[in-house]
Amino acid sequence: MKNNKALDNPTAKRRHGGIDPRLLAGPCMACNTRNMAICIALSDEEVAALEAIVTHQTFTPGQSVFFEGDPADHVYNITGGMLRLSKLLSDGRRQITGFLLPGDFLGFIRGDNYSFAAEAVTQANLCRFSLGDFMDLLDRFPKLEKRLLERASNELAEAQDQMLLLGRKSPKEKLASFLVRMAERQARALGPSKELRLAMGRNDIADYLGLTIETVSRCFTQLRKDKILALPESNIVIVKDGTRLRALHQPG
Amino acid sequence: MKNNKALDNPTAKRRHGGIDPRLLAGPCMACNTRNMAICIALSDEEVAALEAIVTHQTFTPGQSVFFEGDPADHVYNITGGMLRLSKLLSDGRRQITGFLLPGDFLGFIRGDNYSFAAEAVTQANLCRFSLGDFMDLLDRFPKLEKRLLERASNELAEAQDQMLLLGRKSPKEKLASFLVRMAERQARALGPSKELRLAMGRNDIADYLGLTIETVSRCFTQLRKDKILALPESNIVIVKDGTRLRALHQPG
DNA sequence: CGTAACGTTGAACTGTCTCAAGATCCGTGG
DNA sequence: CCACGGATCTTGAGACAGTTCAACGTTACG
Repeated sequence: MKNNKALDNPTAKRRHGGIDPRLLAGPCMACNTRNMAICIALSDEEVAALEAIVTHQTFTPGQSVFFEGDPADHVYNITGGMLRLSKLLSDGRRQITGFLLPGDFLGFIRGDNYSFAAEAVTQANLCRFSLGDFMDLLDRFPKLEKRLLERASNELAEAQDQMLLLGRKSPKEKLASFLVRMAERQARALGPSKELRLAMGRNDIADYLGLTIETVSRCFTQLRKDKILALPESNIVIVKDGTRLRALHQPG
Repeated sequence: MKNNKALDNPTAKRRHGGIDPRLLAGPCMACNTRNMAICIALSDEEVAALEAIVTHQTFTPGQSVFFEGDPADHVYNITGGMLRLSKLLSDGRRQITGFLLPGDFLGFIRGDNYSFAAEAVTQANLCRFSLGDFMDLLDRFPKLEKRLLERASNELAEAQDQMLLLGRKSPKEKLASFLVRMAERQARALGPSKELRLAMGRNDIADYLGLTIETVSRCFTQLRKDKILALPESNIVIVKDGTRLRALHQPG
């Protein structure tokens, strides 16, 4: 907060190169997710403005970023680890609506309160922005807003895929879809690999796919017996027959 | 199309009040959804710019606006009637991801093709914009982009609600949620009423809730026998016990 | 009227959940 | 080093909710 003073009213100055050199060396500049996150829309100078209002946070597995119903006063970028978003019914039934990975944005907000909870699945690193600061940024950098709209459109399409999955797919198809999509995301981040590491447990998978943990387990076993997968450990999936896995994912 | 010629390159002119008077009397100016649609972000002058690039279309019940996989080259505003958005699996299983009403926006797009189909449920009126024109408009009117981001955030929250419904609610709860939400939307548009008119058939409701048509029918009967609803006609629902209906809906 | 689309109801079936037990893995402490 | 407890995962048996299949009722319309 203190060392941001140089940027309190610096728009013109920044435009012409007068950036505090400390900021050009800041963590955002060298961020490993800069090319995936919403920041891809920003120039070095603009990232410096981002840097001026950001707070970096770390969460341990299971820790909550915020609860469903909390006042929605911050938005986040994930720079490391995995988060889960979830909604609860009063009797404890839970639906996980998504898993967030490095580069993902957290903070499409309706109204004054978060309508879902966010928790760390693994150790996780987040950049936090106060909503007010972030809104100001949006006004200053239209590119950022465009990028955000793109992101939101993407998430909407994914949400629709997930509705199709939840409403109309069999448990086996659900698990296959889940694995294919997680493999794609992992490939995008780390390059292609036959080995998929699942950071989340069976319980999270079940609550993401609208199943019980027993059914998830049985489907894993079935896919293993069908020789579509190998499971050297319960969290490590080796895709042995990608064709048949993808056939289950999109029947036809 | 023809009478838009006066606006082919009119930015400066429009900014300073030199608007073709024919446009100030155009259908967008007097549009009954102007205060609900994304247009709420726009001044009279800006609506005139909208008017310059819009095409008005009418669809009959069952008619397709576009198919899943079609090139995504247009966006739409709904000004009358009801649309359904849906996704198909190759064996015919269908998931309806939403119903659109007057004031709703259709066109959050990922990639070059629509990832879902859009069809008219009732007779429907749409304003159509070519994607290119609309993008230009976004650049010119940042307020419009903000409004769109708001909309997208809203839709994301609704999509998450629907995931909770599809993944974790019982058929009875699903139907109750559906009725409560439809009643709220109808109330927002037409004012509060105990009588809810469902424009869509049982099949559409089933495909929206991830159920079979028989189960939907049985749940209606059950809610009627529980004296929570009355059903003078199959498409007209009278909510007799809103408290118990909302208890089944369970917001959280 | 006759037919087709839509909705309701019934009976049987089946897949998924529930409940229960056993297996595996982990960190902790004896 | 092994023993222990807790958490996680797998497996099995039975129950039950929701689907499937089939029949019937209703409404709209040529």
